[in-house]
Amino acid sequence: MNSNTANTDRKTHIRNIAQNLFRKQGYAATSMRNIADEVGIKAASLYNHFKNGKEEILADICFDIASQFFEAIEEVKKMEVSPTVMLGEALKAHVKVIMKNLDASAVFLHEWRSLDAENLQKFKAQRKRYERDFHQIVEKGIEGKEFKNVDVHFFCLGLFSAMNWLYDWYRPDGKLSPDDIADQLFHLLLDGLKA
Amino acid sequence: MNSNTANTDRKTHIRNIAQNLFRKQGYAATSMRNIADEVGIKAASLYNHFKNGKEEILADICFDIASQFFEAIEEVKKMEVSPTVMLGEALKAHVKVIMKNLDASAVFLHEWRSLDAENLQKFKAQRKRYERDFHQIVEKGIEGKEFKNVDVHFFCLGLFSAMNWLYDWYRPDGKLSPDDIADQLFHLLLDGLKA
DNA sequence: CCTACCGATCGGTAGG
DNA sequence: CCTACCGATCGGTAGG
Repeated sequence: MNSNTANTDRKTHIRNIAQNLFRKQGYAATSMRNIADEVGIKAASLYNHFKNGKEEILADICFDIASQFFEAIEEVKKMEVSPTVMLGEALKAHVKVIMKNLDASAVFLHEWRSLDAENLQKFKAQRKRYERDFHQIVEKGIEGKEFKNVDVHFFCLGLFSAMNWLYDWYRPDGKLSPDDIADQLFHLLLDGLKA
Repeated sequence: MNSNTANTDRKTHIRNIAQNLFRKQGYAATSMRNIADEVGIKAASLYNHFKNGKEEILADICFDIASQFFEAIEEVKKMEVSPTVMLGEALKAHVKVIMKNLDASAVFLHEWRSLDAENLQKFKAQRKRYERDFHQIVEKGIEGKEFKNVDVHFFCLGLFSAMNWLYDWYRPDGKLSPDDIADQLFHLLLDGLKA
């Protein structure tokens, strides 16, 4: 048990280091020796934790963060609130996951193309499912006349774009909390820029 | 003259192929042999056109598209129109440059980190200047009470995010023209989603 | 634009 | 977790 816990911690530690390097340099430009150096071991030793090598580390990062997005949206879907409120909560939940996992999110968003064929297919299917949850919230809002009759696909794409690039700019030591940021984005989205 | 033109065409042809590969696979994951194969020559021959090698191709792509953004925003700044109209035109101009250079734009947006130290500095300075043009338009709109008193930095970041991820979704054979897309985005931004 | 080649580094394995 | 090592491939150069 103790050794299992220790192994899990070690594996997590390696993943944390890997996702930081993947974020800063990109997946392809980061070598196993590069990761091993930061951990303080030899490259060959990484294969004790990730027997399928580099791609397994990437898959670990991507699917771990994907499951966090899933859990967050599931909580939101349970709420018995109007589409407007629900969209705000979904946005908040999404931004929170990103803000709490800045390195992993960046990898998730930019490096998933490097997954191997099998994982890539699985990844795309999961992402589609997640996007569909957002689509449904917006559709309900349009049906109930809370939202304008916008192109749902177009709107959600813009929404994801704006949300997903926040990490590029967000500084954990800034004055705005994740909630503040999600709130600002949400109100701008609802009411627009026009005075 | 003829040989110069031919050389320019050839160089442009190589760059077009390179930016397509960089977009699809990423800069680090694309080899010189990879590019050469697509062109139909040997890797060593690429160095006749880009004597500083792979990074020079990347720099060419990034700075060419940067200058297109500059030219576009300069035209917009010359207009004697309200901040509202000017923001719409700036948005339209930006989206148009992306739509007309889908491959190059993707490289410009995602792969600039791989520029070497000198080019990286130059690139960041240019980008900052471009962003400042957008900031100024929004600031004028706020001063003139056309826009809400939003956080300019925050707003522009969301705006760029939404604009820049369009290429991820835009299909040249789709029913929406670049102008349609820019218009939709602009009206959503001004008036919001709320019915 | 080519052939021929360089040293460096890659992801990964064998075996302990 | 290590040493030792593999074949493959990398960006780039020499010389024509």
